[in-house]
Amino acid sequence: MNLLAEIRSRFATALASVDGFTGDTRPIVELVRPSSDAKFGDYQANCAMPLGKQLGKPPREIAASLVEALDVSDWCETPEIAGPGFINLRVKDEQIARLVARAAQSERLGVPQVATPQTVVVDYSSPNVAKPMHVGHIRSTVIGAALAEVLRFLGHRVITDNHIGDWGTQFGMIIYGYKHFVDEVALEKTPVPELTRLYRLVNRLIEYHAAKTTGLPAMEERIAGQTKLVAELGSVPATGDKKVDKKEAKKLHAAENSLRELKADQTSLQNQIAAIDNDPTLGPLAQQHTGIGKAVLQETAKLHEGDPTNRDLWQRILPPCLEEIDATYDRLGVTFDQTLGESFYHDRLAKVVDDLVARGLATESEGAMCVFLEGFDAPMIVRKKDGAFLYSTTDLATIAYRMEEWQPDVILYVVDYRQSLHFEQLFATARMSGFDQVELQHVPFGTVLGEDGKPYKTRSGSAVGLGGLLDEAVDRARAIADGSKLLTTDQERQQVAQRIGIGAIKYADLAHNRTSDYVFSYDKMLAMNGNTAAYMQYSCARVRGIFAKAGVTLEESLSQACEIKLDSTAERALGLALLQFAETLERVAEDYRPNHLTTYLFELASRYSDFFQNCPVVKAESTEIRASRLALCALTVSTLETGLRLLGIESVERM
RNA sequence: GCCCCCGUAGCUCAGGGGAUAGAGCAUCGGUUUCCUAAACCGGUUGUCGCAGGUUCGAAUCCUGCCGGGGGCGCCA
Repeated sequence: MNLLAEIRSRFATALASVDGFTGDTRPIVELVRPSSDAKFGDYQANCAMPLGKQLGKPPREIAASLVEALDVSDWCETPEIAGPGFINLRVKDEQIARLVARAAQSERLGVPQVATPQTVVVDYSSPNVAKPMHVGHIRSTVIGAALAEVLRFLGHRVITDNHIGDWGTQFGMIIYGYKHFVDEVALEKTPVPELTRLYRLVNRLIEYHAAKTTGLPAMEERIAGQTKLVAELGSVPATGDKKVDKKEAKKLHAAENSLRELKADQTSLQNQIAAIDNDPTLGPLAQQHTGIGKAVLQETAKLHEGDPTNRDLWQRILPPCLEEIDATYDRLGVTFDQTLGESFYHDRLAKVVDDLVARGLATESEGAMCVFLEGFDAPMIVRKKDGAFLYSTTDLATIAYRMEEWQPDVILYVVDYRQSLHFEQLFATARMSGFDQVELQHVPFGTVLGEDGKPYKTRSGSAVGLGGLLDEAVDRARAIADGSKLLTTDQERQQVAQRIGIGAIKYADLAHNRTSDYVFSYDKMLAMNGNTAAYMQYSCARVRGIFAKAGVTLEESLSQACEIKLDSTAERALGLALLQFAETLERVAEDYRPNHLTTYLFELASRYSDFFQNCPVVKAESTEIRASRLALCALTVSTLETGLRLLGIESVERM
């Protein structure tokens, strides 16, 4: 039962009989929501104020006629009108009790299936498999998996697809590295570290040459230009007009800042070059491979053209790379229905471009094939002047394939917000190509920051590896597990440490509003207090402890029909919170924001904590109350654990 | 130059037209013959960046400004 939805539908009915109302009921009905404050009841309807405006009547009068027409007497006490025209609703205690009892008996914990299931493709994680996964992959992976699970639980048909980067320049780099630098013994014994070494080595050499031949000279040019600009701005005479002078001063200041940044970048480039030059092995290597940048692109092109040597190498390189990312997914407990990477679409790309040309959407410009879109300064390039395709081409081919294969109603792309422009162009092009029935939705997210407020990096400036990140979290979580008196074996402590550690990272990510950046902090995410995985897991374990003490199992408590009694405010508040799981999941699905669920779980745990403090369960004053409270505990722990499970977080029996 | 996002308590963050702006941390005080005290309860803490505007009502929407971040034809 979705209480909120139910009450809203009653309001929709009532609205029809309000004198003079003709418009769309939905926006008005959406003004029914959970109360901002418990003293205003459980739900509040803010409909009367805007209606008053629309209909030219006093809001309180509208509220009165709405209440008159409203039939909620089976669910709620008599509605109250307050303030300028708020309608406050209080759910009847016996209804909460009845619904809690029913939810406890239901597999779905009282969450209804959606009336009209949709087919939803969720595209998330999508790493480049040739490079080790790093901190930047957490958000997409964790948010995408959580959204998929929530949608699935609500009854939608969900297809998760990991659109891995298995065909791009990174493989050209590894192929080049293989041909020149491979250590065959190492590759045989420990393929992934060897491939990573090759990737990093080639990458470093490319960056070295790029910095030396184009980066640094370009930088010098920009610095010269900027220096000139600063000098010019500095010599502008004061006009005496305060406003103008202030604006000039600001410009100068900005130019100076920009110059300073350029110089810092220049220094770092110089250092990067010097590091190679001064290295006894890398220095000579760099001199031997001056054309490495171009050569790598050629290796990539040869791979794409079907060159047998490079295809064989790709066939050999790919499996260990996939095994490596699968190992990471195993640790994270993340799975996919499909893993259709870039290579899967390779032979469909030419057709994509041909179709665009045939439809008159793509035109040639400066040798490249471009889609010029209204409202965008730059075109979306679908074929480079050298004939190679780009990720926009692959993405278009992917949409076509998904439409053909699965006929989805929605495709979600859980991808960094910095790719917003790309998706705007991609979606616009897709719609013009005839895919205008599907809802294409970029689900963007912000950056993971270090404690300094800058993107989370190692001290040397490289991305933090995902494996190491998980190790560290589990190590730190081990201290929590070691502090437990209830965990006896080392094996048990290690398992709990893993669940707490991995859970901490996932939960911290999901608990933040997806669209904002957040600061990564082990201390905060592993805290035993506050909105953290550790606290939620502890809450679950505490509830489970009661069943051990009571000598019944959770399952028994859930399945045995019993009357729920909600005589104290703590019990009533807990009961109501338990019923709001359904509307919470609905909300997560509406705007694709898992943090609504973490907020809900934290509040549910708080309601439980209040209950735990005030209402003895095992030593309740009567057997009826004991059974009722045990059922409340059972539904609480089921709801908490289900919520965590949907977020991809494992709970623990004891900790 | 153009476009997008952000600015909320000392810190980390919720809230994104609705009633007196919330939580955790920090800080101060309290709770243990009682189901997990790694817990709980209470106190303190605000120019919601600034200034205008729209509205019955603005942290929320609009405009301008200040500060920070990101993106912008051949990477993904």
